[in-house]
Amino acid sequence: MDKYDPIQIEKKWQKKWEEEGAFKADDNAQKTADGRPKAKMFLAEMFPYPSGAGLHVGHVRNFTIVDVLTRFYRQQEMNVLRPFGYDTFGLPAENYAIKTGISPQSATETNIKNFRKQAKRLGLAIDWSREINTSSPEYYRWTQWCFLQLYKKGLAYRKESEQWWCPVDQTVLANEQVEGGKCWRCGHEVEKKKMKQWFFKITDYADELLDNTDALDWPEKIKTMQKNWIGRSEGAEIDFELANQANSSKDNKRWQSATLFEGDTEPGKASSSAETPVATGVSDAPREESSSCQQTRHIRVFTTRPDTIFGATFLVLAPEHPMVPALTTEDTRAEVEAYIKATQKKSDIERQENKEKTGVFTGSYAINPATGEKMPIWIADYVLIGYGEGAIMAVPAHDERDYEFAKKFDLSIKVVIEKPEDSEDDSECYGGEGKLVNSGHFNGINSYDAREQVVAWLEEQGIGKQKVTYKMRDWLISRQRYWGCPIPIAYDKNGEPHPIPEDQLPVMIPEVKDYQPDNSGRSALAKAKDWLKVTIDGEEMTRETDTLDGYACSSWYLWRYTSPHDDKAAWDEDAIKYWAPTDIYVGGDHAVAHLLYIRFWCKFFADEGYLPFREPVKTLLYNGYINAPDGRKMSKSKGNVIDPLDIIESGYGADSLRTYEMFIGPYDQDAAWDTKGIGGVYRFLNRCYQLCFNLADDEKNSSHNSAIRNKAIKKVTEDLHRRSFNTAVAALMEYVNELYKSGATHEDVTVLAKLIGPFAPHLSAEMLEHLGENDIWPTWDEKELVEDELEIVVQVNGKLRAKVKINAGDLENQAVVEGLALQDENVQKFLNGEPKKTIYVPRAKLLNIVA
RNA sequence: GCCCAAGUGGCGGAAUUGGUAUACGCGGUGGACUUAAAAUCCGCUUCCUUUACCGGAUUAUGGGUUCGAGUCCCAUCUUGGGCACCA
Repeated sequence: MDKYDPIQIEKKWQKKWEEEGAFKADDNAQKTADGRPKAKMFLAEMFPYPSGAGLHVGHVRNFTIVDVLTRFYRQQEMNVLRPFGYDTFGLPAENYAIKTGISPQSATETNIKNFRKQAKRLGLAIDWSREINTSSPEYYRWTQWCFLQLYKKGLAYRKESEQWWCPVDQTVLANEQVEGGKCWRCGHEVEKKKMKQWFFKITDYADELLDNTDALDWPEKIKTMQKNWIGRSEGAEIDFELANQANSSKDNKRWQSATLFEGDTEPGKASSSAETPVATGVSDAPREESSSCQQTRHIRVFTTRPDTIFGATFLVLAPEHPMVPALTTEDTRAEVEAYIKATQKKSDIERQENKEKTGVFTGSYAINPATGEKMPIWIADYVLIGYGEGAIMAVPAHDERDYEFAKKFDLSIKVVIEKPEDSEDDSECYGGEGKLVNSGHFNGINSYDAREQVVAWLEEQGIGKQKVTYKMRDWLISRQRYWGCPIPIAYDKNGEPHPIPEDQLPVMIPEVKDYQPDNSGRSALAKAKDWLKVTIDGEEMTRETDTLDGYACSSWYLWRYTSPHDDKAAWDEDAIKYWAPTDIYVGGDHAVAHLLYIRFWCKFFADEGYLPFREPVKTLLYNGYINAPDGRKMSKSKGNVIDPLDIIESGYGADSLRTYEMFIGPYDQDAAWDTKGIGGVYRFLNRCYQLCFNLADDEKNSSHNSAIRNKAIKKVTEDLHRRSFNTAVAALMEYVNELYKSGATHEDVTVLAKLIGPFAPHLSAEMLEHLGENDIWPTWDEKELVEDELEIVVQVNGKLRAKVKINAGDLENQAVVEGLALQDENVQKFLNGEPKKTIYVPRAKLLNIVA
């Protein structure tokens, strides 16, 4: 056998691993060969959606990163849990079913088989006894159990409101699934639709999610995105009293009962109620109609700049604000009504694109509590109904948007913050900090300090208080689709929801013939007439036909991995304690949605006593994409997709593919595929093979390569620890090149075989078998790294002019080094006389002579 | 518009603490082996000058700090990503 044949070698070892049931994680901590207790390590990739197209090169990169680390830790004798699973609910399977009539259950099964086969063909060190699948009843039974726990605590609730609706996918979407006004799946522009929907109250955890973010060992990019998404703003809510108005009360009554904006009356709801703790205040939970607006003579606003209250010259309400009808006077009614209608027609995309300020005057006034001045009340679409109170106090002198608005409609502008003299900001509108002016007894106070003092004054007057507001909304989890986890709820005759008792779980997905959702906004589950009926406590009820957002199913799967076949609990108490939280989680997607949801569920189940930790993932690695050779994204329509199985079967083998994808560049950067590049990696592995089977020379003594061997061990080990996979491969290539020059001993090749194990596990196993050695990770000896003779770089005025050789023992002896350097002809030529000073850095093996 | 990251040969990229810039691979090129090709092996390959040595220039651009800067500081340009009327 003198030719490297990866296909045969890989087949052999994959069969062996399959038969042995290799890579099983042990729920009890084991001891190493030399008696130390094994440390546990729990790694996972973001489990894939098994599409009909099979694995693509992006999966391979993602899985290989986890596999390299898995094998590295295994070789270091750690107890490693590296499971695998499939995120199988979702629209593609359902759309496929609508088109072909093949059930999602059966299509999913086919796809899983294919994915499993392909993953095994990559030689992944997976504990296959822990495979999970979110659409299997054994799994979704516990997803439903999780839902019920949230429901019991009031964190799963139902509310009617305007929601994002994708007309193509015929379902509602969570805010996290709307990207730039478009559906994350099909890219179609989303619409607003008013529906009664289920939500998870993630906003209850807004503060903790935000406050814990900084401490995570996650990429800064992801942490920033999450913080921006939560979007906490600290400020104040302030009530502005209405000025007396000669409104006809008859008209007001008629307007109040008008139904321009049915249902979605968020601003009124956004203030506190019994159900919603004041501290979070952003929940979309149903609650009593607030007393602050409709019955009283106040308008409540939210501001982050209470210090500028003396500069507030007008109020602006969102057109959808429930008080607008009451505020509108006879003369302005036609205009206001027209403006509201125009706003309703505009899509959110249009509202975002056109930032030219528009608005109309309602005809009413409020009183500025600080100045006593009358403030006109306007409506404008630059004020958003869904944030804060849906109303603002406009301070045109110190807010860019208010300034634009005031300029356009000729409203008064009053400066109350003095721009510092050194400020480079020369625009008329100043948004920065400074001393207060024109602000009564607050004059002279720095604006930053004034925030607190003004709030204290407002509180004294009983017209305002400190307030924290968030951009994050509650998580909409209803989906009007068939292929999802049924929500375990049923409705009685009065339409009141009741939880399905836990002993009746799982609520199975019924089989249907027609998967098409109906036009009424109900999923195909509504067509399973028998399934719809359920009896709870002797009462006949009708099942919920919405299914759960797929993200709910993936919010707890990491914990399921610790006891995947448990039929008594979602996860076993002892197993979770031993394995979780996940040490290293690797993915390249879902920066806010999934990665925020798992943190939310973790905190909730920790509060319920089911988890002994509050963050689910210690270290997150976020890998980059692999693009087509032309640098564009791979896609079927562009015809530039590289199929990893083609690469493997064309003769390169899985080891070459794996190693190439680790060598292509830093794991967290995007990279462009280069089919030629994999040839270079194949040549490298072939050279490893040749060294082992044809070139190794046992006659030579093993010490002559000691320095390069120890250097290679050190470099590869340290690079793997800092996840610099590409340079680890480069170091292995260098090592092989050196062994080709110097000749390799049994020990040299053994070390090589062990070090390539994480990248090219099949070849590694083949070589180690031939050598008769185990795969335990080698260690290096610092003493062996020191060479007898050292080369010192000599610079004159910072420019390289010579290199001198010294004995290793003289490294710290500056006089010797200097003496040798000054004898050098080239150094003398550039020195031209006596040196002014010399700088010697033994660590860098560098001498700089300043002339 | 705001925030963040990055810019190094023909290409992917390396340089871990401020210390030999261009490791490793691709591509190119010369040679060995071969009837020939492939495969394999051995050289060369940042640019300019040079047969060669020597030398000069160079990490997007312009400044600065330092004995010494790809790395630190300031400004500018370009690319990528995120947010985008969030009061």
